[in-house]
This record gives sequence, C-alpha cells and structure tokens, in this order.
Amino acid sequence: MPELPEVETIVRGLARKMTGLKFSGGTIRPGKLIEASPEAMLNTLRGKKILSIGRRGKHILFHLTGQWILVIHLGMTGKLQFLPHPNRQEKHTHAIFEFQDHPWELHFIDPRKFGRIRFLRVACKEHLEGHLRLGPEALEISSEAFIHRVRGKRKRIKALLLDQHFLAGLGNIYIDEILHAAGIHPLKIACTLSRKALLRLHGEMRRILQKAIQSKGTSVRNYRDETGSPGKFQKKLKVYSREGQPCRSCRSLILRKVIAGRSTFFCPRCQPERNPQLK
DNA sequence: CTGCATGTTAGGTT
DNA sequence: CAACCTAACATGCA
Repeated sequence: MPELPEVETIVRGLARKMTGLKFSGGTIRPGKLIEASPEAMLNTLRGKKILSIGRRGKHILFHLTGQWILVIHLGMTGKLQFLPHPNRQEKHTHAIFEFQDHPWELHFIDPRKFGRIRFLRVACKEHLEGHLRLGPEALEISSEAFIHRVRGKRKRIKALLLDQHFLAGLGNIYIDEILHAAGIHPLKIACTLSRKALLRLHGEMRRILQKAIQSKGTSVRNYRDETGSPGKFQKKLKVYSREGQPCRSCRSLILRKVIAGRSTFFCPRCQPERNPQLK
C-alpha cells in the first residue's frame, strides 16, 4: 500500500519523535519478515542510537551508531506504529522495539507478510546503494536526466514507471494519476514519447507526489501513518479505482485494464492511445 | 464461493 | 540482453 508519499509521511513523523532514541530491546516474532534470527537482531540493536531516519524509494532507513542501518520495507500492508509503552499487540504484529528511558515503543504490523526488516552494516553510501539496487529518486531526478534515462526503453510507460530499478518510489496508484495528469496512455512505449510529453510527465510526477505528501498520503484501503491516521489524497484521485465513473476533466468514462499485471485506470479521451494531432 | 488488493521477485517465454 | 506474463508470497474484504 505505501508508495513514496506514504513512506515519506511516516518517515517525517518518526524522525520527529524517534531521532536520538536508543534501542533497549523488544519482541520479534521469527518468520520471513525478518532477516536473521530475532535474538541476533535484538542483540545487535541493543544500545544502538538512532542518528537519523530517512527514505530511499519505498524503504525506510534508520541510521544507527556503528554504521548500522535498520531497513524496513512495508510491502503492501505493512504498518509502523509508534505507541505508548506498554501497548497491546495486534493479530499481525511481528515486531515491537523498545527504547532506553523512553515510554514509547515501535510496532511493525503486517497481515500479508510482504514487508521486510533487514539489518545492514554499511561503510558508505555506495555500499548501501549496492544493497538496495534502486533507480534515482522520483522527486530528485532532473527533467533532463529523466528524459535521458527513458532513451532506448521499449517498455510500456506504465511498466517502466513501476520498475524500481528504473525510478524509485512510484507505485500503482500514483503512476495512474501521473499518466492521467500528463495525458499519456499507459500502454505507450516509453521511448516513443516526445520530449514535450516527457517534460510534462516529469513535471506532473513532481507536482502530484508533492501534493500527495502535503495530503499525508492516500488511504484507499488500509494505509495509516505512524500515529494511526489516514491520509487525505484519496479525495483528490482522478482515475485510480474509478472504473466506469466520469473523468473529472472530460466526463468520458474511466476504463480499467490490467497492464504489467496491475489494475490500470485511465481516461480514453484525456490519454489517447494514438498521437492526437495525427488524427 | 469468487475475485481482487497500494509490492517485489523468480522463472519461463517471446 | 530486453520485455512480457504468471505465479508466488498470506490475508482480508466485498
């Protein structure tokens, strides 16, 4: 569920409350969500201080003393909740982290278990990048670098933007919204898009991601921030999950089609498959 | 019961 | 090598 704006919202919230805290212990359920054993992870964590909390793509990064990084990916249904200690665990709580001299705890909850908690010791930024293997940040890449990166890519634009190795941070919801705002059909082959179209795509990507961060993310199903609050951007969605409803720009009915294995929503009029000036 | 779900990746095919 | 599709992961919801 969480894409860049949701992860960014969580990271900002956690950074405000957790920077400087020192891990004291906790409870970790063994399972696929956790690399390494719970004991090993708790032993490594104990006594480490949180220097900063950041984000790379959809990964949450807790930078700790001793060059350790706690990397959390929320998958589809993962949640992080910062709660007063002690707090009851939910049915699908997989880890609880506790802190020295601080009466709050961090819960990691994930019903579908697509999330991951990893622990990396990295000497430098390049080392971390080698582990994550992500493309440039969607909100950091320049328009020229973006256009350059699309060159030679014969993938459908929807599939290309979903690929985290190409660009990090976008997911199914925001891609549909961005393509609609840019007037680009999701099946267009990326490298056939004009320079003008790519400039517009880059601009709409920035605009929509920033607006979504301002709205604290999109809660269409079960996304919640670290306090349990939903986002507000779902009120501003123009195409996602609106199959059969009129386009808010032109009143044409929104279509749904599976592309790259994912539900894709688009307006056939605002996002023509063929170049409009050719017809 | 069926179908679907905001993510990622492995494996097979074209 | 590039790109496509499907399945798999595990659970909840309409």
